[in-house]
Parts: sequence; structure tokens; C-alpha cells
Amino acid sequence: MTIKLRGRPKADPTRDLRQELLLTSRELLAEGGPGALSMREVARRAGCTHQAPYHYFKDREVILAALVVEGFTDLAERLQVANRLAGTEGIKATLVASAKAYVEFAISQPGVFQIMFRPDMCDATRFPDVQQAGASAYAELATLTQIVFGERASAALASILWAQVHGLGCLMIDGSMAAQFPTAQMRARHLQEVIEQFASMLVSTPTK
Amino acid sequence: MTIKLRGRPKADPTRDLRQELLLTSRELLAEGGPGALSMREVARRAGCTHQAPYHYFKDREVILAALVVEGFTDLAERLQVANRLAGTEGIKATLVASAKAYVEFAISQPGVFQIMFRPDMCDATRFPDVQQAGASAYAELATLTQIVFGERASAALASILWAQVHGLGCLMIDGSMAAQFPTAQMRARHLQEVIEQFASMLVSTPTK
DNA sequence: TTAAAATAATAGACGGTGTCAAATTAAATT
DNA sequence: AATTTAATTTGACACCGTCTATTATTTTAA
Repeated sequence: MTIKLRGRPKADPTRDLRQELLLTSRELLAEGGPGALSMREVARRAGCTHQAPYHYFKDREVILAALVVEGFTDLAERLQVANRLAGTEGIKATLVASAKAYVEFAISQPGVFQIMFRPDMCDATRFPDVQQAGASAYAELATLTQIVFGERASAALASILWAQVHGLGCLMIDGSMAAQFPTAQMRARHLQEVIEQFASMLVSTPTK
Repeated sequence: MTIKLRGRPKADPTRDLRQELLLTSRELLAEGGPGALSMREVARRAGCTHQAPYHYFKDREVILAALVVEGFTDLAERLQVANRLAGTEGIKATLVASAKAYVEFAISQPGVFQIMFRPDMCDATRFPDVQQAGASAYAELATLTQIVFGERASAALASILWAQVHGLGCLMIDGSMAAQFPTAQMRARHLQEVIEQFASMLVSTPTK
């Protein structure tokens, strides 16, 4: 058995503990949700002592914040890809694609999605990069609002879009839909129907 | 200083520890959210030892479940009141009232709202009463769907309604709206606008 | 070149948490 | 009156986040 060394270890360029910590954090979050991501378990899996992570992350919140930034960045990219359809496809198809992108992000990374919108993360002074990543994701929603409503676009309409996809995302991952739609396949089918119908309603909305 | 007694205390019909525990649990949840509701703090505030609560609640989850049942019951009542407007008022007014009821419930009891939709609570075998209370709240949403869409009502349309109000509730309490709308007043104003516009869109939706 | 400073870790401790097991005493049942 | 049940207290255990101190390597500077 190898004896644990003390003090600063000899340089090993093949190992980047910081990245490893983030990696195992992502894994824990994906496996067991936010509650399963503990500093000590992260350290254990990364093969360091329980205190080593504190060298790279001031506290648990800072690790979460890093994952949240990744999450918002991923989400923003997905939305941007969907919004680009506006060039070739119609308005409704673009709306459907964006809505699906948002909800499917939540489904594919429920753990991340759950921590992205926690009040602590909204603290702009402590986590400015979270704020910025969140803003870039929101910007895509604002763009979508423009695409769908054109000159009639407004803050209220943007919120309607956001609330719809956000609500769907939450309900799909928290088990609320499992009562009516037990299997993932049934939920996916229902989701498609909901989004299509929602998109139909929005694009057929009268010019006030 | 009064000496702490051991063993079963003399009967005191003026004190109902179980209710006191639930009361302080509600308080903690309201004051600091789910994270602030710890078994030991509940016990401390209720003036008993850290183990006494376990006599009434098998574990922390069971206390949360009790609060969740209260929450769904409250929500169902509010929705029922709103839905009753369908007798005297128009469809749109009823929809607006129900949507506001849902979101305002979330705003008035954010701590409860946050635990109501947690995956653990959806475990029907462990918490059948939670499931039932949740179902009675959902039934009001189904009723609302009938009111709004009549024969065109469907699972998809019900989900659109639910996702919209649920998404709004989440975004209003998690701080996401605080960036655009810093004060509670501004958020309330925005909420009104969003709901009215959403209701307008739904009722003006063509008969397919 | 070498001494000082910064870096990257380990080790140990503290107070907090949920919860299991056991002891203790009052009340209810037999 | 004896026994069982109910309502507590006490103590322990294993986690958790995080503070402080220590150690060894690497980098920087004189």
C-alpha cells in the first residue's frame, strides 16, 4: 500500500486536481442530485484528502456555482442552435425547437438544472460569472421572443415563454408528470404534444 | 433553574407537542427555507430534546411530508375558490384568478412550495396522503382546463396551464425575476400583466 | 546560488446534522 | 396490582462543512 505523502506533492503534470474535482462533482450531481454532492465525497472520489478541495474552491457553494456556469453556458448554446433555425424554418418550428431545447436540457441534466435557479446563485455580487452566464441564456429567450412576436414582443411575452418551458422542465424532472405518464417515453411523447400545441397557440395569437 | 425531567412527563393537556413541532417546522420553513428546517432546531424551539420529535415523526422526511400535505390542501382550496368564479364571471376572469391563486400561493409560502414538488414526495408508497392531496390540487387544474377549453380540453392543454403557473411560481420565488424586477411591487405588476396576456391568448385560441 | 515566499497539499479538530439504541418514568390496560 | 404501552431523555455514531496548523515542493528574488 502506498503511503500518503504530506505537504506539497511532487509536480505531476498528468494530473489536474481542480479539473478532477469538477469532474467528480458533475458525476455526483448527476448520480444523486444536489444532496449527493458533498465536499468530502468529492474529495474521496478524486483521491485526495477532505481538505484539498478547499484550495481550489472556497466552499461548497463555489463548486456549485462553477457547475451552474457550465449549465447556463450549455443551455445558452442549445437555445442558440435552436434559434438559428429561424433562418431556414418557420416561426413555429423555431419556437418548438427552442422549447424542446430548454426542457430537454433540464431532462438530460436534472441535477444541474435544479441548482441553476437557486436563490443563492442569483447573488450577483458573490457570483458575477453565474449572473453573466444566466444572462446569456436569457438573451436567447429574448431573441426567441423577438422571432415569435416581432414588434409585439414585450417583457410579458418573454416571461410567458420562459415560464412555460421552465415550468415544463421542472414538472418533467421532479416526478410530477410520472403519475400521469409513468415511462420516460410517454413523457417525451406528451412533451412533444404540449410544446406543439403551445407553439400553435402563440403563433396564431392575434395582433392585439 | 428548572431541572430537566427524564422519562415520560406528567400529563399536561395544555401542551400538544406534536402540534408544536409542526408549528415550529412551519416557522423554520417560512423563515429560512427547507435548509433551515432541521430536526434538532425544531426540537430546540419546541423546548424538547433532540430525540423527542422522532416519537411523532419517523424521520425528517415525514415532517416535510406533513407540511407538504398542508400545502397541497391550501393550494387546492385557493384554486377551488378561484374556479368557482366561473359561475358568475367569464372564462378569462376565472383563468386569471386561478393562475394568480397558484402563483400567489407560491409567493406567500415559498418554503412550502419548494418542498411540495420534490421527487421524494412523489413516492406514492411512502406518502400516500401527499399523493392524494397533490391529486386534489391537480383536480382543480383539470377543472380549470374544462372551464377554459370545454370539449377541446386535453391532457396537453392541462399541462400547458400547469406548466405556465408552475413556471411563473418558480421564477417568482427563486430570484430569477429579481434581476429584471427588483421590488416585490414590480414583480407583482409584471405578474398581473403576464397572467392577463396569457389568459387572453388562451381564450382567443381558435377551435382548431 | 541560495534564501524567502508562494503553492499544494495533509492532518486534526470543532460544532452541526440525522438517527439508532437504551434507559427512565407516567399513563393505560389487564 | 402487575404489566404493558406511551412519551420522553440521554448518549452514542457517523456523516457533514469548514477552521487552523503543519509540511513539503515549487517559484521568485537578492
